Amino acid sequence: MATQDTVNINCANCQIRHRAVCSQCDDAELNALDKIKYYKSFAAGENIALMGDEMDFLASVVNGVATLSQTLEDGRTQMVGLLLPSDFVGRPGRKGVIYDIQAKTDILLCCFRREPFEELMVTTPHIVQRLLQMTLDELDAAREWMLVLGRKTAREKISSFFAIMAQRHLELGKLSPTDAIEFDLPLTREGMSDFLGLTLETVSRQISALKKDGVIEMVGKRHVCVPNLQTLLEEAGDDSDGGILS
Amino acid sequence: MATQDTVNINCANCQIRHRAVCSQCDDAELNALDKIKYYKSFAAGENIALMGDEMDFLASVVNGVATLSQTLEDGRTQMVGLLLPSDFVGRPGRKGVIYDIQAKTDILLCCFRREPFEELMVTTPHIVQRLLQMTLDELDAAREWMLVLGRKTAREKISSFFAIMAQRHLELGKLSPTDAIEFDLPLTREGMSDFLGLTLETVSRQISALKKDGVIEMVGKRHVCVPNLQTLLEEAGDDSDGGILS
DNA sequence: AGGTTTCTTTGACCTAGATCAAACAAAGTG
DNA sequence: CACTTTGTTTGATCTAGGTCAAAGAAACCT
Repeated sequence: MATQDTVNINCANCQIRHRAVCSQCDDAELNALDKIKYYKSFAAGENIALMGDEMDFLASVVNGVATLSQTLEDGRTQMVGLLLPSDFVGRPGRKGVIYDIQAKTDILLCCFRREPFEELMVTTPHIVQRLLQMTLDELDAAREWMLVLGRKTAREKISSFFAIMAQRHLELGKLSPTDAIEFDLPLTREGMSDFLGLTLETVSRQISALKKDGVIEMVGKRHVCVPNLQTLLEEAGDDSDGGILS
Repeated sequence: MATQDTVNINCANCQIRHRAVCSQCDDAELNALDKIKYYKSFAAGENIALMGDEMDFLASVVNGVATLSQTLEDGRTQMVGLLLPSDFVGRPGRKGVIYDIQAKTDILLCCFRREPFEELMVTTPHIVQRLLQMTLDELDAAREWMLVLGRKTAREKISSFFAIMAQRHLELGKLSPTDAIEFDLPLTREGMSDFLGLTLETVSRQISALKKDGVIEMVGKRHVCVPNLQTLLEEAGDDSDGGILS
């Protein structure tokens, strides 16, 4: 159940204003968007949409975490996207949803009614241009993930996931890359296993191993501390550049 | 070495005119594109660009096949894109290449000089709009592939690859879906293994197994005949819808 | 506070696919 | 036409990660 159907936020004090699909819009364009938008929140665990549904809105994640995933007939599932604040949800030009979209934490979406949004895309180049950039970034991230899924070992997969989380955190915060980095995992062990193409047991074992080897420290089950990012990146196998951040 | 640096083709008789980045352009826009384009061909096996290179053009594949791939320090490589006719090559807004791009067959590119193309993107909404559609399609294809890499068995992976090839072929040709489908593999066993996150030995063994089970027939090493697409799709595990075609 | 449910860890064992190795086939070359 | 080179197949063995099982550990009830 959506816990709140409207929330009092406006673009001026919006935290994702400079990263989301609206980030290149001028005041007039923002105003046009404002007319067709509404806020909607979902509780952790709730499905935002399921494969086969029709979605009559497109949205930006304001805060919280959601996932895109696909499932085979026999229940094997693979996560194919991790939606973090500022990410875009839904595909313009196609109502039909082809992934399951699930809130993993409580989440707030800034929703645009589909029809007027798609009209704005024709008249407002800044929106299409920004959406293209974001989609190209997501494509790069998906391709980076294909390398992880296709060629990395279980230990490298876990390390890669932690590295992405750590680097996302670096971007937002104002830490220097030499500090220890701390963050909360947005996914359960099973969630991580769906992301990484592993079983939850393997995820658990590899986390224990990284802990034993001092690559990470855990506080409780969800809070991770990375004393040395470089070490983690080496474990992830993408030493040199640290991979791609969308 | 590029075998030909110019080729006599024009947009009117171009085979990819209706699918490529230019497909939504009117005559004036096509004319503007025409002024900044040139054709360039590469021989099978030749690198179009390597990771770290700067690419001063963007392009459409006119005919032939190329691949995008990433390699880890120790040589493990994962293919992350298969570029077929009408597909777009290169990323607007970023000169630096982050994948290895290699011609797998002789290939002809319709190249646009980067700077004027990027200017056209600002002034010509039809180009950005089409590019956004194409990028969204590629993203869907990449996500479909993540499911293959993360969760499918070797036999399902090979079947999935053959299914994509078969369906690509269906799209272009004018066959009915009940006919037997024949096509040539654009990749060696090693190329397929890079695509599928397998070893070439496993690829070879699974092809032999599918042959033995009558799912496919082979003529020589490269020519495949699929007597029954439905059977192949069932082997691929995406029975119901047949997966996503970009 | 006891009892359910959900998540996590760890152990014992097994199997799909990797690795190592060798033979074969086809194509290009001098 | 012998001779590389490049790609393919098949066999024998090994191992990373899956599967099955059971016991902790939190959180959430009532």
